[in-house]
Amino acid sequence: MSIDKKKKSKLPQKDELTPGGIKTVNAFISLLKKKEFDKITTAEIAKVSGVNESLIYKYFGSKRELLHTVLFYYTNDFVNNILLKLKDKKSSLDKLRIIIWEHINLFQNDLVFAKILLLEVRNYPGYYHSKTYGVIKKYTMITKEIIEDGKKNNEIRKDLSSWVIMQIIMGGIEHLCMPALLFKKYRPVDDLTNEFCEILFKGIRKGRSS
Amino acid sequence: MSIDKKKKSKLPQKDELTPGGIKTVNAFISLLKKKEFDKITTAEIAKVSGVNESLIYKYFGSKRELLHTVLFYYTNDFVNNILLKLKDKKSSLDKLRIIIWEHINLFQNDLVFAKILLLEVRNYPGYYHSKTYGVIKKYTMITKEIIEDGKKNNEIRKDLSSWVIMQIIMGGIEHLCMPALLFKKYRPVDDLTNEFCEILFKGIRKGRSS
Amino acid sequence: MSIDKKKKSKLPQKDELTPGGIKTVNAFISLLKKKEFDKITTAEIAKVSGVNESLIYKYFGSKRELLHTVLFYYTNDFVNNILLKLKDKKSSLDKLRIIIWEHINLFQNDLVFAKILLLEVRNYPGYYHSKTYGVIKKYTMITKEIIEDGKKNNEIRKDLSSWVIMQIIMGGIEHLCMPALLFKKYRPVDDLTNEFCEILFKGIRKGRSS
Amino acid sequence: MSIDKKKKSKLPQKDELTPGGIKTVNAFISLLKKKEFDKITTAEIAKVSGVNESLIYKYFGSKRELLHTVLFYYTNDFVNNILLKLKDKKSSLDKLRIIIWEHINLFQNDLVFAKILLLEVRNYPGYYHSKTYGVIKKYTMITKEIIEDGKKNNEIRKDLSSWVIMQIIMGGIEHLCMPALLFKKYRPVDDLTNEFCEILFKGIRKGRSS
DNA sequence: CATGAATGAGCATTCATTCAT
DNA sequence: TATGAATGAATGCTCATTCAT
Repeated sequence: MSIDKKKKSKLPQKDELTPGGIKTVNAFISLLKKKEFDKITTAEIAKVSGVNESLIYKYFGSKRELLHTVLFYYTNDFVNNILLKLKDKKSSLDKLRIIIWEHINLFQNDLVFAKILLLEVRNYPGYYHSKTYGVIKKYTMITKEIIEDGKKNNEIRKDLSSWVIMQIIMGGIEHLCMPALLFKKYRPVDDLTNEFCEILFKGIRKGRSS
Repeated sequence: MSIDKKKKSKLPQKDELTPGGIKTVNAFISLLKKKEFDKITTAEIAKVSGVNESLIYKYFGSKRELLHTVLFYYTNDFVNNILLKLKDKKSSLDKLRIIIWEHINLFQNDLVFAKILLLEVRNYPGYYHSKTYGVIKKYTMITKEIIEDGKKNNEIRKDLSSWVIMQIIMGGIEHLCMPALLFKKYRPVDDLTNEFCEILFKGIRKGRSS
Repeated sequence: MSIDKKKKSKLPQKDELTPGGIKTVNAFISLLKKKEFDKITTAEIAKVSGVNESLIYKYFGSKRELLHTVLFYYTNDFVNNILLKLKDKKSSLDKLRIIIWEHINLFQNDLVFAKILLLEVRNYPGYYHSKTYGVIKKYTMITKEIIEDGKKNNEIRKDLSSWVIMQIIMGGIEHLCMPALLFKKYRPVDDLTNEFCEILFKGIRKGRSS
Repeated sequence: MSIDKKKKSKLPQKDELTPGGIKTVNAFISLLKKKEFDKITTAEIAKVSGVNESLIYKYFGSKRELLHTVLFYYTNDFVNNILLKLKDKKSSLDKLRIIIWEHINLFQNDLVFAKILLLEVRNYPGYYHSKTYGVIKKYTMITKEIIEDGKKNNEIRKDLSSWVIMQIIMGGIEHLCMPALLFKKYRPVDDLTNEFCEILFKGIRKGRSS
């Protein structure tokens, strides 16, 4: 899943980035796969991208901003992609299953992104005012709205806090993906999704048995 | 749980470290709580400890060695402490429960240590030849021996691999502690221990029903 | 014989070096005249050259590389200069005399260069893989070929090893120049050349009497 | 030729040095054989000698002073040794031959000493006020007096400057020893001495033929 | 808009030397 | 006298960032 593709198909902001900017971002991502943020030098980015070092500052202001930009594209793309897939689903539980599957899938397949988002970026100064955090926020809000729709549709028990359910979903996914992240032990996305939904839905679904 | 306390109460090597060395170690630990290893400068350690920068090299040889020393004291102390608590226990399953409780307790209470050991140090060059790794190795061996004793005492099924059981214990603990580590969400040590042992012992205990 | 002059007159690579690079090289050479390589600090080079310390690393990679660069320019220039002077000579013995004269002249007039090349650089790690060593190698090969031409032209006895003659020339020159180098006692280049060639040519020239 | 032996047998100042001082000096010399002065650290000297690092300063004041002390013992011993051998010689030319032989012998066999004295120490600040320089001075004076005695005895031409002859001797020896020093190519001391004396004596001896 | 030269603060580490006991 | 802890000035080198054209 390269940035180019994303930018062309989904991001409306695609013309914000010059060709040089795109090259920079891609070089940066490829480096991020090999080493952590702090070990990557701007000289290296310039060399790999073939773009002049100074242009990083013209385009992104700073190395940190470059990181936030990349993170923003990733997250934004992810959320837009989910929004697309949710369209033709009616059931709230089906929608939640989509979200869970996509989220797990992203984390398992895009380790770099997951590692930065889960382990690194939260300690960075300015993260909670970044655009990325805004997208994440939007994503959790969408999830919460789906849960609330589920309540209205009588798919989900009304006595549970939507926010708590949402947090369980987000936290649960993160923990399910940790082994892959830390120990590089992957499990099939379908399996993880099924197991997680089994517990989640049995526990929260409003039905005859409960 | 500061190094001083440890050194005074449990470590026989306490006189290996001069007052300056102790100050250095403590300053280093306090810095480790605020930022990661690579972000800590020797100048900073010197400033916080009040000890001359050069002494880090007299005492520890290098910044990295300082880290390994701290890690060694922590782990060594931890293992000795466990050994002590195991003494008056006869049952192998009781011993395993002690190990699990102490391990979870350490990780939940000593975040710095856990973070370094679980997330950082494994990538450091030289870790697998460090004294710390030696202590960890010893610890896992002790655990394995307890499992093997359990087999002889008819407490544990003989058809299971001791090594696999040991790995499940170590890996399970790590994952149980991840939420605390990553999201600072603690759960009572007793609860975590009970839940883990419930699964582990029901699964591995030799009994009439199986 | 400053680097600037060389670069302007003889080296085709003159545009390889930026103005800052030239300043650095010249400052380095002037320092080399006062103290040995290891005693010269990069800070000092920066101060004397008026160029930022970091640029040494941009230009030359390391302090040692700077040395090798200077050495390379010197040697390369020297060899090119000799090649030029050899052109209009037909006799092999005349050519050898040119080489000997130029070599002695360089060493007597460019003490820094001679000192480094004869006393210091041979102990430096990496010298035998440096470009400078390559140039020196080329220079000795040219000398050997002249000797071999001399054999074909019946100027030089065919029963002598060209390689041995070449070594005698190189070694002899070095020793003739030692007094200037070590005790700053110069003798006229013409005198030294005549004395050396007298011995060398009487010994190796093929004639009626032998 | 170890310092101990020297000190015990010849140096009247032997009680100036404590056992620790002797150990220090010997360690220093052994290190000097492996690397140059500036590359030797006081810590290293302490380690090799088994003597506390601080004591170097108690004994010698500084690292440089230690060097000068060693040099002093070497030179002093050398001169005393020559004085001894000169006693039973009557002829001035025989005496000069002794001096030349011993001097060449020392340089060829004690490369460390020669290298320091010929290539290094002369650049050191304070050398020309050191005790070593005093001994060297004394040595050259003795040589000059022998030459002057030779004139009185009609062994040496009276029309030559004693000082110039002495300089030729000293300079000649140095250059004869250079190949050994720089290129580790030794020639027998007897050969070198004979060749040198042949030239020197044939040139300066007053005889019938001249 | 693009470039590459320039900047300066910083970093881990070394080492001769001095201090305190 | 002997010891080992302490000192502080340096040293080569790195890197994000800015300047000038």
